[in-house]
Amino acid sequence: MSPRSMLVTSALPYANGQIHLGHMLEHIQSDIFVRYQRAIGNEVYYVCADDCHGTPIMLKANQLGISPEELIEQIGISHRKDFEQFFISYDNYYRTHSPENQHFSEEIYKKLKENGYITTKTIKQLYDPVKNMFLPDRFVKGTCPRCGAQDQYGDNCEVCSATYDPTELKDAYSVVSGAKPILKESLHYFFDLPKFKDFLHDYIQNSKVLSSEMANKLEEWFKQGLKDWDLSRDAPYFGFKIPDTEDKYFYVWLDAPIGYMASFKNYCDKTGVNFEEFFKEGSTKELYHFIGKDILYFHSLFWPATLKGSGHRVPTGLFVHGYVTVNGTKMSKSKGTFIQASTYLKHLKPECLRYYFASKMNNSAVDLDLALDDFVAKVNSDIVGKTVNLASRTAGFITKRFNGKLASKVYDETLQQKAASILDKVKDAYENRNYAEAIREIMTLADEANRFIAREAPWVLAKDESQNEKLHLVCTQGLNLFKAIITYLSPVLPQVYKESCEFLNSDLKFEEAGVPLLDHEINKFKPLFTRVDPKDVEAMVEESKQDLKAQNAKPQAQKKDEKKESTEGGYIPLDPEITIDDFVKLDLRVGTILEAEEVKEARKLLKLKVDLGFETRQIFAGIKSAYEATSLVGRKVIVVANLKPRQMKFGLSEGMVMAAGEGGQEIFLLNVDDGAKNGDKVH
RNA sequence: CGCGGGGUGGAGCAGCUCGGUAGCUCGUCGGGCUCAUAACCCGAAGGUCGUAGGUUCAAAUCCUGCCCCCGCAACCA
Repeated sequence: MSPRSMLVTSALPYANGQIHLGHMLEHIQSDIFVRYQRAIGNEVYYVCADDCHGTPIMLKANQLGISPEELIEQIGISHRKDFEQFFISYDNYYRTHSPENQHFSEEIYKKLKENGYITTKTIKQLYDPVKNMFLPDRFVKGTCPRCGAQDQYGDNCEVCSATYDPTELKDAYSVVSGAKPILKESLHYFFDLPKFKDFLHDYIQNSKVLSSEMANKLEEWFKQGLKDWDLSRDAPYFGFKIPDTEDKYFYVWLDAPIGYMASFKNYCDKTGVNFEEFFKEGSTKELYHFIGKDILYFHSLFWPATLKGSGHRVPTGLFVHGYVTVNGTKMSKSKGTFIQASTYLKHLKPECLRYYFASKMNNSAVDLDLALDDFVAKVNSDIVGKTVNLASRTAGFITKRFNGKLASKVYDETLQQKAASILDKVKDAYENRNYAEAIREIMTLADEANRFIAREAPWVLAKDESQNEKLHLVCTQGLNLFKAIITYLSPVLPQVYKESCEFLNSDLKFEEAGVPLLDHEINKFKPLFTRVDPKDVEAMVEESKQDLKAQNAKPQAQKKDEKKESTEGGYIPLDPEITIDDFVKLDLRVGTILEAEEVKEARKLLKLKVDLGFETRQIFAGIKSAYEATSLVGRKVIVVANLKPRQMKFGLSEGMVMAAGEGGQEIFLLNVDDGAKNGDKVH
């Protein structure tokens, strides 16, 4: 079979934050695939880029008082450094804010327009009259029209899970300025996705493109019907201007995947690789995108449709992975498990994470749990105990007794054949991105190798001069089994592999992993890998918690310098000013919680009975995540007593218990000092 | 009934497509070895495979109901 030729990408990290372990899962997954393909002699190009456009980046730069270009430059440097230190072997790491990307975005847009796939429509959208900008859904907050929960985002309510249009929000305010948004009309450009329905449906049913699991998920979207895709945004926006318009920009999700092309083009121009061969319609080159399940929609519908509609090839495969959880739950800043790549690297070696992820990774999109205790145990046992130790326990004899020279044959031919025979299984596993299976195969071999050493006991042979030859053969085999294992693991552990090549004085070839080195001189063994100390993991978690503290502290520090800015990071802007007349409308009373129980079917609610002195109220409070029901009984609280009773799914709620904080764990009930009686009015 | 994914010894996972002895790593207990980075080797304990039914000679595996956890819902766009 002649070598294959392929272009592989990892999803483009967004340039408004640091790389964390969730990103690393994907980049490690693709890097292992790429290194494997290179190792078996295929032609592979591996590119990535920072995704630089959009409102969040514009606002963040604004907040920091720098230009978006400066922001993405800074972030780009740190992203590259993180990936490089994890041995992610891009051929090119670029950015979407580039001339190449602008060129392709405009070209593709023009083709789509020529081919009749672009329509225009005037839409009404919320507009911030202070900042003079249109507001994306997530930059509008207000009161949920269905359940009355406050401070909900413009697209859905986190309390009652209703979805709605941001214009339906009550008491809406702009997250950017705090101002009340107004409705304003604007002309938008749409991509006619429904025209691609049949094409896309056939496309995603092809089992090479998507797993059946993901194809199923997509069927949902087909059932709901494909909708026109709004690909324009109004100024101010950080992005590329749409040709022949004054103040319209491409939505970041149009130019982001085109960034794959742009990064590759940038590489081709530097190296002379033929770009056209890869992207022309009907190209036989393979094109693979590694993505998270969150961006499946964009990559399986919009991206193939824009490629198709503009006369390009479509991707050969979309490899979808799940999320990283830590110790069984979502990464959490307060638990210290929202771990940035750079924080990890301060405490632990990159290959530990590469190995651990690989050992649990298969080709399905299920979430992958980083169980920290398991992480330590697995890395120490597999890499150090079983693999590196194999070399460590035999190399000494070869060096001391045989001048560093391996024998001319191995002791147990059958076992050596075993080492060679797993090649096909390992290759299949890597090819199908079932790295966990590859690791299992390889570790089975490592177990056998260690049993072999125990059985033949070179340390006993070493004491008997007449057994000298056998000692030579046994140790030669021990080292050759190590050679096989480390070569099979080379896509996962590139650095240990590289050092092993130096140690064994040979350029180890993947497909010859099981072929022994014979009559061959090796170098003196030095430790290739050291054990993980659980204390390092603890320190990493601790520092991740500190990162959080640092981040929380920052806005306050900044406040002194930039008092004028009303949108200080993280703080909800002040609501519009009110008069005393507005305030006295609130009737706040002191009450005591008589009973409290969890509402089982609700995610956030506790059902409370509160004594207000003159009467007892039933109140549903969204504080389940922060308080144990039983701990509340007897506690004094402040109640909004004249709030219109609300019929909820679980019963009538006759008031509101006041609390501070952002929600989730961060909810703090208001206290009243001793002496206040039930029913006392709060002034 | 919103849609998906999952529940297998103490922990993390495989096995399920195509029913036929429940497997791997770590941990625990006992023993061995001393070449090796407290490593490695041998042995043992520990599971009615979430639960209740059904199909079958036979169910972790196929079918149905129920319970629980997770994701979509961000610390993404």
